[in-house]
Amino acid sequence: MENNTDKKLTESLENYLETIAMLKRENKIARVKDISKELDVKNSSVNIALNVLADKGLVIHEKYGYVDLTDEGQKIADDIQHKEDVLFKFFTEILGVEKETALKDACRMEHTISDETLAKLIFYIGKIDREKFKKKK
Amino acid sequence: MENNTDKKLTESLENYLETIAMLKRENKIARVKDISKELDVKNSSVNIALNVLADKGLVIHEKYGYVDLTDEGQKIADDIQHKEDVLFKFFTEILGVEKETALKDACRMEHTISDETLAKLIFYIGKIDREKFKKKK
DNA sequence: TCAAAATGTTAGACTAATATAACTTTTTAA
DNA sequence: TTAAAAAGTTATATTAGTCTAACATTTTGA
Repeated sequence: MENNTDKKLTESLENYLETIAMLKRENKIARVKDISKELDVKNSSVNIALNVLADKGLVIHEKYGYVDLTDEGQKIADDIQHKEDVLFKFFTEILGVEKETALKDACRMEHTISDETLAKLIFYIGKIDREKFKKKK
Repeated sequence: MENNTDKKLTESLENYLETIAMLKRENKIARVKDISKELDVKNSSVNIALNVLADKGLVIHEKYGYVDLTDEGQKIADDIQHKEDVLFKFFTEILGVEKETALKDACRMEHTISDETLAKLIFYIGKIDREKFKKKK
């Protein structure tokens, strides 16, 4: 096993990684039932996804045990979370979108925004922040 | 037939509607092979999608004939195209993203952006445009 | 401490979106 | 004007992601 070298992930698989990272952050550990509760899917679906992710070398999952991320899986999860954070900040602080809507939108768009657009968005937010700071003084 | 009242569309089905609208705009008519060429799928895939869309009352497709949109299908296509245009304008004119990247990103995000965020984005672009216009004078 | 409850896993089925291959219909051009 | 080419359709298969139901393992508490 552990031989699928293709690291291209679907939106669904990215969501599993992101959720596992979040659970580890909040609870120290991630369990199948917590993942299924968080993503509103059944345990069986989680199991199948974990097998796929383990095969890609992104999670570690011993039978009946906790779920963990490999360094590579953690890196991908952090990357997606970062995209979500940037989008959320832009939507709420610059556009003035309601938090709930902003989060929903960020959670969808984090899977499709390109590195280039993300970088430009980060730069833009920084510029606006600096302008606001100047005005305050 | 024509009985599936569920109008919730997948990203794939939205892309078919959008492509049909574009072909009609550019060539007056839309044919199966033009759709398949544009979306880089096979004719058989187009046929299946057209059956689903026809069943939802969004396209008209007589066997071996041209493909057309119903008023409702056209409305949805216009709506998606509008989202794409807004996102593209924001990415290129405000963030300074390369056109090719901006188009790719807009074509993915047009399926997920909420009405609220879209409205706020349109308002924001308008505000920036007005500021630019003032400066020029 | 051990039976019940909770949790996790596996097998089998379904849906959506695609493909290939075989077939049908329409169009074209010699 | 008809045979070949192009376009369109249908049948069947595959992949990804989900589900339910049956089964296995682990945890809990009387």
